[in-house]
Amino acid sequence: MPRPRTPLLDRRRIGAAALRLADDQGVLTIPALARELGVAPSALYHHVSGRDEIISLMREALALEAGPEAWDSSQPWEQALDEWARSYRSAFAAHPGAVPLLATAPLAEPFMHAMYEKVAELLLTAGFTASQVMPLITAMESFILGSALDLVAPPVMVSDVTRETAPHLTVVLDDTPADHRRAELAFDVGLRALITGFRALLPR
Amino acid sequence: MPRPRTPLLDRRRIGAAALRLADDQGVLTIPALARELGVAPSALYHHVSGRDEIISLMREALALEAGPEAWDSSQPWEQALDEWARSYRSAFAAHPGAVPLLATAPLAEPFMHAMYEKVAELLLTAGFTASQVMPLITAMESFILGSALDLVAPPVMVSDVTRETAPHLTVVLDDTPADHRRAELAFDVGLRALITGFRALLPR
DNA sequence: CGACTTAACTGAAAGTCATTCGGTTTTCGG
DNA sequence: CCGAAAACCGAATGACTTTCAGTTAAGTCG
Repeated sequence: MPRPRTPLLDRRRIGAAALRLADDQGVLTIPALARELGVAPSALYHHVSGRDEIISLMREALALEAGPEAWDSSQPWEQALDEWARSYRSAFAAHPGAVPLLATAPLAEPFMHAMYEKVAELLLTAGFTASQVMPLITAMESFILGSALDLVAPPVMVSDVTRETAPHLTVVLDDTPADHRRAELAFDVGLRALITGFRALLPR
Repeated sequence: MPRPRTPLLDRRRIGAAALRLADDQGVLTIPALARELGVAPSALYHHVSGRDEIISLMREALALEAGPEAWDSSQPWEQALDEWARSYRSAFAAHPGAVPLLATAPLAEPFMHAMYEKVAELLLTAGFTASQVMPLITAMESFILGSALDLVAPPVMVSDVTRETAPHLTVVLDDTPADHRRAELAFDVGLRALITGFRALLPR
């Protein structure tokens, strides 16, 4: 087969297809991705260095979906931070099947820098000190990433056995929804707590 | 080769060896694990159903290191929760190389139930309602897991290029340690914020 | 406009891995 | 003491990642 008249592949298309694939298959294999793109597996290696780079491209595709335009930093910082966190998590929630792959993937510089810059400015003008800001951002990001993983975690079940040995857990789980609202509730309460706690760090 | 006089393998040894191996290799392969245990790869399948179950065993081994005895629930709930979170994260921090594998692994029932039961009791007696407790626990766990992942995440670097396009980020990063204290600081500030925010949920 | 270099893809092949299966010896229950 | 099950080995299977030597088209430069 010859070189095609018009290229079949580029990094953007590879990332998007891989994200789609991993999302509903739960796994990412090069043969499957190549099939999705109508191409031989080896063709991919002309555009990326290997599987790991493909996963980074997926993460970029995700970052674009929840790009810096997805939230408004001109509001009070509490609301802006809330909106940022929600848009960030929404991006993961839109591709639950891919979360395990994306959770540990490094993100290429320009993407995260655009986001970090916006949040850093927000927190600085809110009155936090320079040495406080990065820990705050990192803590938020850890919570968001952990919440994304929780999204696909198997729900905690109480079997009849544990019902006797773990009475408090049983009570608590009986008052907890088993569906997707479980993760939402936890995210809401955690996010609110974080922002409340952050506010307590400000002077006055 | 015959059946050995005394068994070479059991689930506990497999989990511990896998944890050791993944920790300093960063990856877990059956041949490498078998070599570590002085055994043929196929021998493992007489004790576990497959690779996924081995990863669950690793998580169990980890859970034992930070078992329910690692923290004292008889203190004021804020301090007890703080201690729980720190012991939980310490277990991950002790095996940084294995964190990416463990982050998405489900934990077998008895292990997490013992821990959850203790935390649930703590929060209930602290005055939280039954419907609040599980979201609180889940939020904490998400933050802890996210912080564990952050532990092995590549540090954010400012290249000279971004120094111009991201002025606020630059300022902020110049006041952030680059070594392991970066992750510690973020964990500290996030944990404190969460607990502060939780306290605000209690009546008076 | 023609030659030369580079780009995009194919197909085959190497190397690794997870998993299964049949065989061998040992232990253990009755 | 005998049969059944347990613990391990070795070989084989099939999938996956990655490399490499073609093949043809696109682009470039005289």
